[in-house]
Amino acid sequence: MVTIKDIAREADVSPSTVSRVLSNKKDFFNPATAAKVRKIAKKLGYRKNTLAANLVKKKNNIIVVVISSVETNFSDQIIKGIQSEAQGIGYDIMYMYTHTTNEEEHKHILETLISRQISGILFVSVILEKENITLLDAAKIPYIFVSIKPDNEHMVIGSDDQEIGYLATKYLINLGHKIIGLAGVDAYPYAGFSRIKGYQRALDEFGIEANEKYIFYGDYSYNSGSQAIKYYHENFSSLTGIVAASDSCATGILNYAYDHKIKIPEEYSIITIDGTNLCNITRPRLTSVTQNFRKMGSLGVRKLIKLMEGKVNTKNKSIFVPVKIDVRSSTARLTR
Amino acid sequence: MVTIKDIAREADVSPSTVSRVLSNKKDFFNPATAAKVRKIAKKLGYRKNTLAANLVKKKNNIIVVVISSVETNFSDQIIKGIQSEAQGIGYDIMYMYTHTTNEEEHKHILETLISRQISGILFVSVILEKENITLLDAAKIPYIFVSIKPDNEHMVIGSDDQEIGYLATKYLINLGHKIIGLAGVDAYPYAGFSRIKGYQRALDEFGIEANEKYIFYGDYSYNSGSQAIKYYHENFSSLTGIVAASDSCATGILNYAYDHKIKIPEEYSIITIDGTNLCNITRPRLTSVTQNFRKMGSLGVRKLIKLMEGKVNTKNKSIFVPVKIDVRSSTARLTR
DNA sequence: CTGAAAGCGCTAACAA
DNA sequence: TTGTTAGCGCTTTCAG
Repeated sequence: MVTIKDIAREADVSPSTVSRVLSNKKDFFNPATAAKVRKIAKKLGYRKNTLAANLVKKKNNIIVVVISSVETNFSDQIIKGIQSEAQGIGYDIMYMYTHTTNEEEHKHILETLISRQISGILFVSVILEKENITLLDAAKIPYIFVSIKPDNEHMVIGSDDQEIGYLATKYLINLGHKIIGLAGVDAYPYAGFSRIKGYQRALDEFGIEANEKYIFYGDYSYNSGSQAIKYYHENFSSLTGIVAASDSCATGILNYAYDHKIKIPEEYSIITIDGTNLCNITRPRLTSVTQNFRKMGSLGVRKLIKLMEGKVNTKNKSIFVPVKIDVRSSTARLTR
Repeated sequence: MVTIKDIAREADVSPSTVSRVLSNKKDFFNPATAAKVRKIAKKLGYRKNTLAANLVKKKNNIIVVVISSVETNFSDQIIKGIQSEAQGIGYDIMYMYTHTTNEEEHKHILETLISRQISGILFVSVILEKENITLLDAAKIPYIFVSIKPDNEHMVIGSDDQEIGYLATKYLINLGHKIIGLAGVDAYPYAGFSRIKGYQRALDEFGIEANEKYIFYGDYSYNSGSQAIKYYHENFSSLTGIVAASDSCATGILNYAYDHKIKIPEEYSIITIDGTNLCNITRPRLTSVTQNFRKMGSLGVRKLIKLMEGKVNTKNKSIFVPVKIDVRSSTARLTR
């Protein structure tokens, strides 16, 4: 393995000079020497040992994105956002997969990141446990949460979930729907809970009485969706609108409907939350409250870098990326 | 930052002893000292600086998976396979995203991996250019291709594409179809080309004349699918079977059919290649030649580790993971 | 602009 | 079982 010393010997300069040239410390070397050094480096097939450099600099120019399993069909968009921001920022971006919640696994990951002097961490759809947060804070590695947050102390770059629930519900109300289900959300803080609040706020605003029985709890999954519409269909003939907790959930609804010859949007108007590509692939296409996942990713990287440079403090308030409604074909004005 | 020296001082032993204890070199320390050292390490909140350790060991216990953009809806399964194999192998697994082909970007990634002394690399759906292979070989980092390979010299852990084309086509033939389209494949080596060969071999075997006009070239995408069925529908009334190049492609076919009131499987039998979850989500559900992506991932890790341990040579033949046919509802016996 | 010297934090012979 | 010594490959004062 070729080292800086080998080059120094061959170029008849000191290792320090080689180091300066190779790490491009401008104004600290003479162009002629530089040229010579670079030529020899190339000739010898020199590869810098970044490990050694990092050891002395006490930092590793890597940002690690810790991301929860690929289940969620929006993580690809967040990744795209991150990647789009990755050019020329002076850091390499690497990813590690984990489960959304799994204290031991998270701990292991954090320990390897800490011991490798990672520069910064982006948690995407990962809920970090209290102990692990303590661990991370002690190590003084800057980090940011994207999409979901572990508690109310930390900021997150995500969507305003209450707003999402509110907008979705209001959209259906404005189409004339009065009995509206909310399908597949969970009751835990923070996403599910907030969406429920938004849903209730919208009903309230239009003088419609919210009724707990129209909320079908679940886990945002395809199956939650199928089960929800089954529940609605078998129990409430007057229910005509459904807010689906996620695109997968909405797809479950759509397919149950298809399989049971229930017409969408004639019998039920469905509005989904997320607005991933799935919405264009289903038939009918799904009307959605669309989150800007790409933006979350790019913003996450930008904020993290600011944090690493000490230009911003963690205690900052959460950043909400605007959502929008994309009208497609799964919703219709109520005619009955 | 607490170092091994601090612990040594406090424990009144030498740094080497601390090192031995902390890196668990059994039989090289006495349990009593070990206990003392560990206690102090804990008390001081010691975190090992892996960078320093790696510098002297000249290796970084990280396997990096270089994976092409998240577009492909099967990469999540490969990742799951990789992750399932990741426990207790003594390496951490990190991922980097890149485009399938992009020489400059690949070069940059390789350089950072080499300079960081990464232990091994898994390329998933990435085509490495000749120059970059040279670069990598010079650095002597073991690597393996999963899903696709860059040339014929290198092994790949993937599916037998010719077999896939053959099985898919034969399945339709056995249902009575005679005029069969192949939709959305590309003509490049190696996947597309091999699938075409398999397709032709099946036709041949049953005495059906292969005709180039029934192959609709594309890029495995949703759009390729829509365009393909449009092409078939407008030009060949006798064509009744379609082999779709991918699940996305098949979904494009299905949706075009739906939008144009073409009945599947009554008017066309569709068999798709991949067999991802998408096949269960579409209506009708897609019959598929299913690849075992999960297995590719786990096998990839296993093989790579063997390679890193010098137990196997790269020049090994490709490993084909068996495929199977999953019959769902997009295919039917030809009755006309 | 360049060199000498020191050291980042750890491990690995070698001796004891 | 433990300590001593040297050094991984690089960067960085400090002098010159």
